Amino acid sequence: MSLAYAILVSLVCEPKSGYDLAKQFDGTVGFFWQATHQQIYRELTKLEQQNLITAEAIAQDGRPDKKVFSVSDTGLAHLKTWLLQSSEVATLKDEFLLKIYAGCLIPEDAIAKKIKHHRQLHQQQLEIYQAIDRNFFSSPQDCPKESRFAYLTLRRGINFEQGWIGWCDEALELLTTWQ
Amino acid sequence: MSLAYAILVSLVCEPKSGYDLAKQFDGTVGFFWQATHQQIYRELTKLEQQNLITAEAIAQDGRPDKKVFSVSDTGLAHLKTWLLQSSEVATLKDEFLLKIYAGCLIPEDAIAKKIKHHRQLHQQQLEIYQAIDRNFFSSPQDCPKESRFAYLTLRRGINFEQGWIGWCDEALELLTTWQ
DNA sequence: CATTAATATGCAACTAATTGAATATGCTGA
DNA sequence: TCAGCATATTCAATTAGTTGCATATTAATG
Repeated sequence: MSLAYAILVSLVCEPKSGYDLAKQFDGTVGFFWQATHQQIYRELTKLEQQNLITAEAIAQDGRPDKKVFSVSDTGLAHLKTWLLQSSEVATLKDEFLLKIYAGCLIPEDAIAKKIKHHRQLHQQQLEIYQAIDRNFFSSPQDCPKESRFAYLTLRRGINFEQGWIGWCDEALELLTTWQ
Repeated sequence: MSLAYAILVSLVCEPKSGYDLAKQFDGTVGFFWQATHQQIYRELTKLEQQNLITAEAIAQDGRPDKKVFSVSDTGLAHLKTWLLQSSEVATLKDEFLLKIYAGCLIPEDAIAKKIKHHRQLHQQQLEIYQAIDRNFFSSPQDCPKESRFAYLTLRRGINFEQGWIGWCDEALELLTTWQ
């Protein structure tokens, strides 16, 4: 259901092709939503049938043709209605935490190694977000109106990664005190 | 795929019925994994067919009979192999953040209201976790061996909710400075 | 005594997501 | 020039997840 809205949100910011959408879902928007290109193309077909988006074939030189999709008036109204509805707290499915929970079944140093590896992954992601923060949003006060909300989600990305890093440090320390 | 492992993890801690599993996926384990009872019963049938778990019918008085499942030796070996494999960072699908990203399409006070509501939900969840923390884990040093890893995931729960609350406060402040 | 709630399990239909291809164009570097 | 990569889209098959219903037992509530 929400994939449709995620696509509408991205298209309302800027009309784009399925291919471009797939790339975006792999980058910025990918922090809070992901989809494979197959999912995206299928959903685009559905959205076009419902007249929530319109397609325009664009001939490109040097590249295959592409179909650029834009949100229709009906689509925008539909999206705004959804935006005003309240949303639940997202559930998470985290294989890593599931493995930690079952930690007693494997050697303690294997767990510590797992946590250290995880810390590294989050550290890397944090650095990516911080680089965007530095490059695009030097001072939050001067943040241009059109990117304010993207900035808020970026801040959540940074907050999220810092939270993980903090937990990893706490967990590693607890493991040594327990030894 | 991982639902099977989530079930194995819960059953290896203590054999239980599908109904009990469903309740657990709604509580403790629910922080990092959820499943409906239909999903669970279907998966249990599959796991039994693969001989990873065994069933035993238990007659109860005052209640309908139940089928208690235990992890078999094959199942345990299977689980341990999986536990030692490295896991990716979990992806998240967060409708709330998607709506924040599209914040420019709705009035600013609607956004602030949304964030305040979200803060409240995370505050409530934090209090639930903190109550468990106080009741079951008075001093982390004395944490009994068998609940150490559950404690680590609880700490992540607390860390997660505190992260959200911090972000909500930051976001609300930014919204006022931008006004 | 009837109703509601909790326990306990299951089927069927549907929707969503994943996996693995296949197809076609054109650029770039070895 | 040929391989490999980036662009751009689509099909088919399978697996996972959701929704709605159905059933049965017993405890508690009014």
